[in-house]
Amino acid sequence: MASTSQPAMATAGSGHGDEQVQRQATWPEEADGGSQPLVMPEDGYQWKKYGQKFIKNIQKIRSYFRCRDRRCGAKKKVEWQPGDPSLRVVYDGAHQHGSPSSSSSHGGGGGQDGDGNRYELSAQYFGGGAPTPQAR
DNA sequence: AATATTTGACCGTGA
DNA sequence: CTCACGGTCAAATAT
Repeated sequence: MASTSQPAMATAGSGHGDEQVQRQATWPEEADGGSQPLVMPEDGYQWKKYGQKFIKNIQKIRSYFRCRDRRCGAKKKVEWQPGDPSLRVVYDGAHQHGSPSSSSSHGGGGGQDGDGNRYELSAQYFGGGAPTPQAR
């Protein structure tokens, strides 16, 4: 939590204009280095992170995402290893309002209702393909 | 003010 | 019955 709050900051307010660094990396780990702009596989849907846990079984961090829409029983799980850029995305459930407006921008797929993809996606596997010959 | 995001704790299941 | 792991919710915080 770099910018996470921080107890005791006003204490000395001694003004110092210097504020802490301000990193806005969407992904944890890898402070910056500005090397690898790690970006998560945006599927066109918007997700809200509702949890993160370190799975000991695989020694990996798993993040839990859920579709912003309540009518959507779609869930997404992303796991990566502490020190590896590769990401593993696991999709669960299917959206009920279709419209993956691929647009990276918001938009809400809601707009276009059209119900397009209605397939039984139950647990799809998304491999990062990076240097992680993890085969399970 | 609302929304998104974070961390911690709690719960449920399995062994 | 107890312990452990995985998963989800809740509260707090940041923007």
